[in-house]
Amino acid sequence: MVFGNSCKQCGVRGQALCGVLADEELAPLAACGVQRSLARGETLVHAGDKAPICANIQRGLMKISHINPAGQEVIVGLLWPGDFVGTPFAGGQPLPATHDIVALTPVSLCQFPQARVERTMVAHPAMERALLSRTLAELGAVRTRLSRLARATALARVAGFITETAHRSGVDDGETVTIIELPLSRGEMADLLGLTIETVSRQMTRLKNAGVIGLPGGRRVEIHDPDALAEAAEELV
Amino acid sequence: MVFGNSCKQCGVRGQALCGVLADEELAPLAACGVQRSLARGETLVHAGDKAPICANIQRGLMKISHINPAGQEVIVGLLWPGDFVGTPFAGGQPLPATHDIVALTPVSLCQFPQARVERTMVAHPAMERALLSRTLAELGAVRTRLSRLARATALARVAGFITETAHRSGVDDGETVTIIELPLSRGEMADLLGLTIETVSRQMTRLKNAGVIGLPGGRRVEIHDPDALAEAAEELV
DNA sequence: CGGAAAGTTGAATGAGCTCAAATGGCGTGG
DNA sequence: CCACGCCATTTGAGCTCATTCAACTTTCCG
Repeated sequence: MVFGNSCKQCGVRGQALCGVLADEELAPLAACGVQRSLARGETLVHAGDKAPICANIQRGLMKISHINPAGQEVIVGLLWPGDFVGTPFAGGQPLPATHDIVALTPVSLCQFPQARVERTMVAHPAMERALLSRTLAELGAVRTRLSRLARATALARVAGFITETAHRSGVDDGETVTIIELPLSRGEMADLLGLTIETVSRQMTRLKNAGVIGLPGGRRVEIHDPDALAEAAEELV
Repeated sequence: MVFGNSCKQCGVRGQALCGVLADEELAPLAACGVQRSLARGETLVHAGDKAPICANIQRGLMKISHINPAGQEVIVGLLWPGDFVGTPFAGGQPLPATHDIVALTPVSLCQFPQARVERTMVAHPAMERALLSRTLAELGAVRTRLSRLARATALARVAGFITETAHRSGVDDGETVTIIELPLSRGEMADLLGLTIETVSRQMTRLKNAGVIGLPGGRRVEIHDPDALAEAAEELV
């Protein structure tokens, strides 16, 4: 039932893995789903953890990150509501997790024992297929981010991030002035884009001075000129 | 039979998707497998292609790349013998390919109609599970490369590439002096590592002058000091 | 050999980083 | 309601590392 509810929520975004199954097929899995809440900054998965975790994110935003020997953090991906966490069938054996998964905002999710998820997937190929499909899509997306990180200028990275966030926020392009709320601090943006806080800030100011965006305060961004923003983002992508 | 043969070859490396199935189960798929050879530089998949291609690589090396509007090429991944090309079940509909896939060396592979691969996977969950497992592993690997590209210095990128290539070549660490043959030109290394040809060359020279590696000519590299090489690679990974 | 492609080396430029200080927003406590 | 302190963000100045542009050397093949 917890699972069923979460599914209906996730289903709205058309992303929940469980959305491919009828409610009654989910009963065995739903029975062992645990509803959890995470505070901002709380860690769901530590890199190196042996115990595999599987979960569906319902509300909030999480980061997949890695801390290098020099102590610098790199965010290699974000997880949004509807996204699935975990690696069932990864390598046959339960491999230790390669990355930390941490809540950037208050998060609610529905967590399952990995073994039970695997059993459900064996019984319901449609669910496994949905996970494969999504994983392949994610792979393509990460490769695209890789190519941006390899070559793009600081301005293009920042402009690209704002564009993608606006897209994620499900905003109409037809609006005269779009206002979005960035889900990340400057520091988190820097970790995601492979820049420093100062450089991120400078590029934001640059876009503001050029009249492309407005910064009314907090983490809000007004998009005045979407075309110019997209153009800045594609400079060297 | 073509497929059967290729499987035995790939199976040696323990990577072929078909390796998880008994030979007789493969008969229907094998019947429509086509053996192909690609010359160096030949393209298997163009970005934007609607017709999905599925194939197993038997010999040679391929690159997954993207050319940005400025004409710069970025290599987002390499494909080695035993690797699988293609995105069955991706997004439900046949999505256009997001990247080019091009032969870096002479390549031989075994190609299948995507629809047939999908049908085989529906019939044989073990094969689909193997693809999922491998895709999840690849996702982790790409994320690791992402974090290196985000922060690592030019020296660390080059040293890391040499280390990984030595690993891929299946070389014993116990040897006194290991000699490997880099599969990529300086230009290709630059595209892979997000650097310029000149910078790659300078870092190679630097490692040589430090006594860490030797450059006996061609694309050969002698690894004199694996520990120092690994240390250079992890500086800011 | 000889020509073309690949690789190396040098000098100057510049984008982004580091270090440092100023500004602004916001909750707490008087 | 205001003063204070904390934290995030912005702005400034100098520096570093990788790039750019250019010349030179080596390797590869016909």
